[in-house]
Amino acid sequence: MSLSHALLTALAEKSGSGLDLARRFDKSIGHFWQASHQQIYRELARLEETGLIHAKAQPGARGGKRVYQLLPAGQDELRNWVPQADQIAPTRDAMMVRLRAEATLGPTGLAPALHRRLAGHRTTLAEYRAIQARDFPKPPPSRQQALQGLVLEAGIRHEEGWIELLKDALKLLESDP
Amino acid sequence: MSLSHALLTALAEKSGSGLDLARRFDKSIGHFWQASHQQIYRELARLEETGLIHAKAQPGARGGKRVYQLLPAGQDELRNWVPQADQIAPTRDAMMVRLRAEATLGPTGLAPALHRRLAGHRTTLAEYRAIQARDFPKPPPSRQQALQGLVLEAGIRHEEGWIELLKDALKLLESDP
DNA sequence: CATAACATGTAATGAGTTACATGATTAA
DNA sequence: TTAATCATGTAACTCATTACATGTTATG
Repeated sequence: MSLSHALLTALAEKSGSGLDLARRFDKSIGHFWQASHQQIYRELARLEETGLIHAKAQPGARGGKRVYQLLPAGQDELRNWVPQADQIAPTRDAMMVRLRAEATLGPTGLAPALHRRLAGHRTTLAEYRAIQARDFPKPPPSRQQALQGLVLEAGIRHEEGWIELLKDALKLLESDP
Repeated sequence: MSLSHALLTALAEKSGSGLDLARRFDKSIGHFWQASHQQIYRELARLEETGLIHAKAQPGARGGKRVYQLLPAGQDELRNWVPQADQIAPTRDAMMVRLRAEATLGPTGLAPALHRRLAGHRTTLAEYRAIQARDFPKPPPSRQQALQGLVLEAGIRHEEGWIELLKDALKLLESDP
């Protein structure tokens, strides 16, 4: 399980409350590791129990806000975890199943779903490109920026790949309905 | 949940026993929808209860072999499901988290893990290309072949994308250790 | 003081993983 | 007849999702 390590990574970048982290997961980190706020709160509680992170209650802040920060033990744990190998996570996408079902069942009216999906990937791609233009000048000023830029670049290529695939699929379906 | 529909799709392509399906999931379908044999048996039992598939016990066959086939109700269900939209499944890959952790923590010895992973993607890519060369002549002889070939093509591009990313990451890490 | 937004959680359920259990058939 | 392989399953556990519950603070 790596939600814990995704959280440690996020806290290594910047301290924050559970909701802060949930929001950051929605934006940057969540593009490759998603988590609901319920998961995040549960995992933060666990990490604090284990002594890897620590929460300071903020007296001035809203709600019962608890701002977590990474402890040295947490950084050690993260440092240990990073170079470990995990098995390759296979893609798992229902659209592939749908395409394959369409292939054997014959026309099933899949095209509109492909169009919606295409629009979604185009939106995400535009977001990524905006982030890239705003936050990642090239050449990158630092090793850190270069690596973070690379991760973003991977996201961009992923979206581009999907867009190409969907366009090809639509061409096929619409030429021969 | 789409395991059930992945199974219906597999049975639409060809009838088979639980173990047959588990093996086909390991090869073709499993490249984009994985399932263990335990999941598959459980789900097949459920689908039979619902009346979407039917098992014939094979008297001549090994063990208590039960060969499942798609029933008309199952085909209807599948036909209904195909054109439905699902939200885009975001990527979820620990390597992205590792890269990002490496970015903020500084050198952590990630390179060997990247090399191993690169080798894995190269192997998978070679498999896909072999399947493509063997089973997918071009131009494709039928609409069905064209669509199935497209799904395979998506897998190929996905592997190629990872290979490029990993090579770039290694270049970065090794130039500036 | 009402309400919107902030902030943290619980409970129930479902999906997925790991480890183990059981029996049938074939080939040595 | 014993070992390997084929074949189907159970049990226990972890992880993820969905829906709901609760309390706080700033703003009009």
